[in-house]
Amino acid sequence: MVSRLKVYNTLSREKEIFTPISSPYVGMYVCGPTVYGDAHLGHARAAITFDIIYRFLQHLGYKVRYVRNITDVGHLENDADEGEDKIGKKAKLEKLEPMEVVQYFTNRYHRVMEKLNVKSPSIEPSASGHILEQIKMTEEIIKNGFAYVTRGSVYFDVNKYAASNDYGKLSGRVLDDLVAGSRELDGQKEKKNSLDFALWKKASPEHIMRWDSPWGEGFPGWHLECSAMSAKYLGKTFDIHGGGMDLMFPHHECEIAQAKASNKTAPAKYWLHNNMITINGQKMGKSLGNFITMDELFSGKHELLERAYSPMTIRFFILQAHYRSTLDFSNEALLAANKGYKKIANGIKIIKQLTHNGTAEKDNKLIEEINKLCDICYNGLLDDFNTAITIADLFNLLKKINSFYTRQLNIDLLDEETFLKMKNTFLILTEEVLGLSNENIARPESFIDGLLLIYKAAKDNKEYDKVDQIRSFFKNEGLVIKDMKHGIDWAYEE
RNA sequence: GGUCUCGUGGCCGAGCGGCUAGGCAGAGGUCUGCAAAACCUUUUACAGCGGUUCGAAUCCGCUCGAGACCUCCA
Repeated sequence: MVSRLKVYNTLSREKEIFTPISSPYVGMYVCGPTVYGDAHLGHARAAITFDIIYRFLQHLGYKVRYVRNITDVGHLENDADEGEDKIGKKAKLEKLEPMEVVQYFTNRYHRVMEKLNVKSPSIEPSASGHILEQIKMTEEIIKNGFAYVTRGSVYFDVNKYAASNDYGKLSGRVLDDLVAGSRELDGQKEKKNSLDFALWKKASPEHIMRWDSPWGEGFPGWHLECSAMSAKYLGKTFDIHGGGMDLMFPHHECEIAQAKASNKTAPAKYWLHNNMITINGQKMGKSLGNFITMDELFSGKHELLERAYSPMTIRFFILQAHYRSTLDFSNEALLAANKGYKKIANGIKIIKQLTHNGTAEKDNKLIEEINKLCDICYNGLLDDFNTAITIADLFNLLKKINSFYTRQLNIDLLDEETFLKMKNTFLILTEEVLGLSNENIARPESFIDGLLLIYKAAKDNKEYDKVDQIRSFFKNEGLVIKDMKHGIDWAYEE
C-alpha cells in the first residue's frame, strides 16, 4: 500500500509520510483517562481526535489494533512523597472501595463515549490489571542499570539514562534547563536527582491500593503502566502513540525512557498529540477547575452554558478545528456548530433518498466538477487528519447535493459512476470516517399527539375516509386509537 | 526564570510564498399561498513596525498581546 497519508510526528516536529512498521497492520496506543472524575470537554477532544485517526486508518485499509488504557492506580496528586493516589483519595472521600470508584467512572466514561459515537478501542487495559508486567519491567530496568532502589521505592535514574540517550527529545527539553527550572518538592530526598521519577513506590501505612513486590508492598509509578501495557499488546515497537499535549512532558518522555531502558528500543514510531480546549483563552483543566463535564454540556446545566448541546454538536464542534490547534469554547461557537451539524445531518438524510436515472444525456462539465469536488474531500484528512478542511470541502459538495435535491440541477445529467461516487464520498466521510451519525432529534409522542388532533377534527367533520386513513397509519406502527367518551388517546396494539 | 506556541473579518475556524477555505451571523436575490429549507450574489481580514522576494496572512527581525509546558491535567 502506497501511503499518501501524512502525519505530524512530535518526535521530528515534521509531517512525515505514514508508513507502518508492518503494513497493513497498525498498532496504536493512546493514553486514556484516569477514572476518578467525570469526563470533560478535554477528554472528549482526545477521544474524538484518535477516534478519527482510528476510523480513517481503517478506511484506508489498515488493520488497526487500538489500545487505550484506563488509569486506575498510581496516578498521584503531585510528585511529593505524601502525594495521594487520585483514586485512593476519592475512595476515602466517598467511603468506597477504590475499585468501586474505578468502575463507576469507567462506566460513565464509556456512556459518554458512546453518545459521542467514539468507537471502543480494540483493547482497553487497566493499570491495576497489569501489576505483574509493571514489576517485571521495573526489574528489567534495574538489571540494565537505569534504576535504583531506595527504602522500598524504585526510581529511574535520569542522569544515567541521559548519558547515553537523548532524554527530552520528544518534549524539546534540555536536561540542564529542567534541572534549573525544577521546583523543590518535599520528600525528594529519596531521589538521587530531582528529575528521577518513580517506577515503584513504597506504600505508606494509610495507602489503600498496594501490591506485593520484590521491594515490599507498594504500587507502580504512573508512567510505567503505559510502557508495560503498550509493549504487552502492541510489541516493543509499534506505530502510533497518542495523547494530549499536556502529557508530552513528563509522561511520554518517561515512557520513552522506560521503554528504551528495559526493551532497548524506542516504543513508538510516530508520536501524535492533540491540543487543548480553552475557555476564555485559558486551558480547560482539572487543576484550574474551569472544566465543563460532558453531562453538563448534554443537559445544559452549568452556569457558563446558555443551553444544552447534543453529543453530535460537540463532536462537530471539535472536528471543525484541526486537532493540533487550541480550540476555544464559547456558547456562540457551539451554537454555530449546532447549525453546521444540522446542515450535514440534512445532507446525509437527503442523499440517501436521491435516485438516478442513467438514460438521460450527460453533462461532462458537471460530471467533471462533481468528481473534482469528491476527490478534494480526501485531501484534508490525508494531510495530518485535518478534519476542518475536509468538512469545508464536504460543505462545498453538499451545495451540489442540495441543488440536485431541489432540482435546481438535474441529477440525471450525471453518469451512474459519478452519482455513486458522490453518494459514497459524502456518506462514507460523514458517517463512517467523521462519525457524524444522525441523532434522533424528533420526539415521536408529539407527532402522535398532532395526528390525534387531526383525527379528532376529521371525526367532528364526519370525514370518515380520513379517519380510517389515520387509523391505518397507527396500525402500521403497532398502535391503536382509543375513542372514549371523555376523549381520545392511543395505546399499544395488543 | 527556562523552553515553546499562538495573535486571521461580528463570532468560530482553515491556511505552511502567488489561486474565493468553510460554518455561524448580516445584506440582497431566486423559488414559494405564507413560512422554512435550499440555491445564487454580497459587505467587514490577516496584532503593529521593519526586512527578504517579481509577489507574504504565509519566510526573517523587532515591538505589543495571549497562552502552554517546566507539579497533577486529555
